[in-house]
Amino acid sequence: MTIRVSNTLTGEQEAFEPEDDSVLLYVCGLTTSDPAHLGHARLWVHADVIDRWLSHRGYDVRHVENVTDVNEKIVARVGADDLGETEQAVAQTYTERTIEDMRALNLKRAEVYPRVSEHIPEIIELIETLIERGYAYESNGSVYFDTTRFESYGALSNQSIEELQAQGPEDERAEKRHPTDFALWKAGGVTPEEVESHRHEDAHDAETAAQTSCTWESPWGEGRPGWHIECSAMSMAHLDETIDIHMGGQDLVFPHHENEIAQSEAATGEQFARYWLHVRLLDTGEEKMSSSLGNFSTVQEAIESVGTNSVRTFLLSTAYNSRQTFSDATLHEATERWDRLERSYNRAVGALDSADAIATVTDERLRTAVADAIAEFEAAMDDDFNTREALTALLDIATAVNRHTEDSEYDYTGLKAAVDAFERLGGDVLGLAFDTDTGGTVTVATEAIELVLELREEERANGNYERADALRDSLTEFGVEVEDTDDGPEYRLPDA
RNA sequence: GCCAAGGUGGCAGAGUUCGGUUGACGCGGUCGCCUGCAGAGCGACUCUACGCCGGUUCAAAUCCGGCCCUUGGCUCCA
Repeated sequence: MTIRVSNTLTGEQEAFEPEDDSVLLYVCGLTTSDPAHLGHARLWVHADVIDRWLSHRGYDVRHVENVTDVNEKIVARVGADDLGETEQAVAQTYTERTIEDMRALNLKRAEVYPRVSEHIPEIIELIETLIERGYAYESNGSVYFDTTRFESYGALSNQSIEELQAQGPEDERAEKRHPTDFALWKAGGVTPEEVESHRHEDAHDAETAAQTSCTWESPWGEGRPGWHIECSAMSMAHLDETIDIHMGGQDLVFPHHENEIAQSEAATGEQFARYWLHVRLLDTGEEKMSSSLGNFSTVQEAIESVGTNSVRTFLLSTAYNSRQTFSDATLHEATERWDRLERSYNRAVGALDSADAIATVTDERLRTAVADAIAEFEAAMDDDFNTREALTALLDIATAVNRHTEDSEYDYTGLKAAVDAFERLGGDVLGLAFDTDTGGTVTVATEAIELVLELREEERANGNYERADALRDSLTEFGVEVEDTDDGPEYRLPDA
């Protein structure tokens, strides 16, 4: 049961071998400057499933996911769209929305979601250590990391420092010794205008010029932390100097993670993270994924549209280390996959609870199919968390169950195994909620639906099919799927 | 320019690490069974797929060489 993972550090897939049964996992979660879109959700959900699988395999996972609430991107939003007049206010708004999104995605809660604004002392302390050890220098009230002092700089992203020296923004070069040096601490604050002019020429016309970003006192004067130091500080503060897995989006490999490694290892002399897993990006084919695209770009919209389970199924339909395409067609496919799974699950549960489930009936085809599928699921997850294959295994169970229930007598043991597999692997590991019948409002709705169905049955019995169809159509409009079976009508509630 | 990842059937997307089970699974489409109808489900079909050209081999999507193309990063970005 060796688990294999793709390690960006080595560029190869290798056996995952933590030092003991505990796994320290750090995920570069989100900068709270915009509503989270499906790309963010992709990282979260894959990190969530990796956490769940490692736990399933017996590891004690300590999962930390950061919330970057101090950042120029946030400052850029100050004064826009009534988000607030300060960096904290904007960050607060989006931190709350982010947490809501995470809850809605049915993510297992991380051990802690540390925020940058709460870790300024740790950050300052880390910078002081770097200065003491000669890896950082002060310049004009700012502090920079001297990349030429860190020998393996560029190792993660496979870039030579010589190549990199030629690049970098001109305006920052003046204060730095080398173009590749990066800020650990930046003197003073920044205004939205400064950020915007740095990013776009014709950005929003904020009139709040007086508003500035957050600043803190430091040994180098008033200022704010640089772009990468927070992850090093928080990873060490909440986990350890060396952790097992550091995750993030592929776009963070350089410079973010490269810089994290440099500053962390320079400060501690220890390896920062053993395995670097990067979730590849979500693209939309031709168009770029952006909030201006509309439709399902935000997590909230996607969930409102097709439900949590379909969104998760979609995100897990492509392995984390492969690029994924988002489109109406691919999302539709995912909803169909989820629907098939859920229908089959309900079918299995219904059969199991019926009088036709008989202890002495044996369907070898069902039993071996379920056993094979479980083995396939486990092998797929062990093989670099191949969620696509894992989902396939679940769908194989669905097919086996559907075939089996074509008969009139059911193999109790076989169906029980199938239901358990759905709940244990699909539910606990992939985080798909098969059981949606919870809550008082659902109960009331259920009764109302059943009443309508009773009426429809009466109409059908009397041959009033037009009337019966109208009743069914009205339920369909509310998202209630009606399905006539030999045992009478059944229905499925909308997923949300 | 530098770095990285890819090019598989109408779409999407596994398989490539350790060459030789199923053209995975699903979506879409067609037909049949079932059914008052629809849906779901089952069955069958739809496709002699692996960017191009060579090479190694009994055998290559999978290994080697060359070429073409796409995308991403190199500036904040999951």
